[in-house]
Amino acid sequence: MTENQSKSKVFIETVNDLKGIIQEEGIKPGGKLPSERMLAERLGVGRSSVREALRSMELLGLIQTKHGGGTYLADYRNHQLVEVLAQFILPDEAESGHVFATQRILERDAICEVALDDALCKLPVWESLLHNVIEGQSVMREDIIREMIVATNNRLVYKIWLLLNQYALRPYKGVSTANEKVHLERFLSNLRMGQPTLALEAYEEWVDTLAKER
Amino acid sequence: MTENQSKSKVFIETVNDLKGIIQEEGIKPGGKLPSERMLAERLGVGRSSVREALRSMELLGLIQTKHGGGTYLADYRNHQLVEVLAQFILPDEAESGHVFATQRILERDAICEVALDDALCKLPVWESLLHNVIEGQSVMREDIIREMIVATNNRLVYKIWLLLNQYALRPYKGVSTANEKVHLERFLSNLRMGQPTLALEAYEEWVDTLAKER
DNA sequence: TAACAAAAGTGGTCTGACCACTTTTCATTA
DNA sequence: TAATGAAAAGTGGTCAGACCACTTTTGTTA
Repeated sequence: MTENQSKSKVFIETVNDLKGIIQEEGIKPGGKLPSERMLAERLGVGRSSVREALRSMELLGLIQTKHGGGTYLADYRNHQLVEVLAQFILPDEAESGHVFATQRILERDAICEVALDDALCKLPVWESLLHNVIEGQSVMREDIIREMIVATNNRLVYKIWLLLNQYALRPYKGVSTANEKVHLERFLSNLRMGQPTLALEAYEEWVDTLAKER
Repeated sequence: MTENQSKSKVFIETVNDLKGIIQEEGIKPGGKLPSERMLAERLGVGRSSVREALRSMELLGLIQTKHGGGTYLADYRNHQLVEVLAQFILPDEAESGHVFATQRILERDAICEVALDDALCKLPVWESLLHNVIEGQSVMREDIIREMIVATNNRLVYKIWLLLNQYALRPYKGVSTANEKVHLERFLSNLRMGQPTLALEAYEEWVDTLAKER
């Protein structure tokens, strides 16, 4: 009652303590953490509780472990949170069509962002892709979309998109067919010229075509 | 050798096994998982390994635990993630910016979908919300956005949005201030009238205002 | 000095033991 | 019969100790 976190479980406390230790000792990504036995003694808890905390952090990708070698702080930018959650959330949605729809939401936004940004829509990537398409070289649909999302420089969106791609029943794979060439050309041209509306139109038609082909 | 993931740690395997069990048995949020001792026997591993897996999932907010009462599949709304992430990950400015940006992508799309659909933009919810705003009743920002996303009927987007909402440094909480009233009124009116462009404009201004207020 | 084997350190896993708490069971009682 | 309440069973929370497998350090030997 009177205590704020009296009910808080040891392993949760330990996660917080570990954060403190990491900060106090100025452990940087790649740096080594004290051993499990050391931490247990230092924090006055059992080794198993320390392990539960460490394993939680490991699943999140916050730390890395070398069997027999020690525990190391990972680059927090590489956290696996999104991936882990996706594993639990996405399977339920795989057959609902929502995955596909959600992917398109992200893609449409990326198109707008790129087309609306002078710097982004002038990137040499689009020209090079367009060139490949015209030359008849195989261009992966997936790559084009990826380039756009990467260009918007939002790692989180990129991660989500990758995961959705993985769970989508009709993933963006394979080589563009002759039929797609027209749409692709139109799309890339308009993208390069900074025409979001036109690029979006071409994109919609392109995607609709794909949907029908299956 | 012959096994694919022989090196994979038991607790990681167990997380996957649990995922499988949850799906196979069709355990829904709020449903009860087998006990730790049961799981240990069933999966042929030690209870400590089961616990390491369960604790990891608990930290992620995928399950909830009642001391003496059992383990339950959680509603994705409740996790400690906010805390954990805030401490380890979110200090990165870019990261939190991405969370915010991603949320807005989903929200903008929901606005468009609602405003472009005759049936959706005529839902009585908007009228009722608008009424509340005008009357000066407290209207949660979060609720308005949620109603829109729910209206689009994409469970996955809704789930992702909920999760992002948790990570956001500045979640959509609290009551709308007087200052917001103007934007909200404009936004809801245009939404109801099926004016996506105008509704989006109002939304952008509304959100920008929020961003500045912090 | 280089190479190598022993020792120490460390994570990985299991078992068993208590404790605290909740749910179920079932005999007692109104 | 129905309500009550205490015992029993079930369950999560935590700890200690034991091995194992692997890595790092140490120290001796060639």
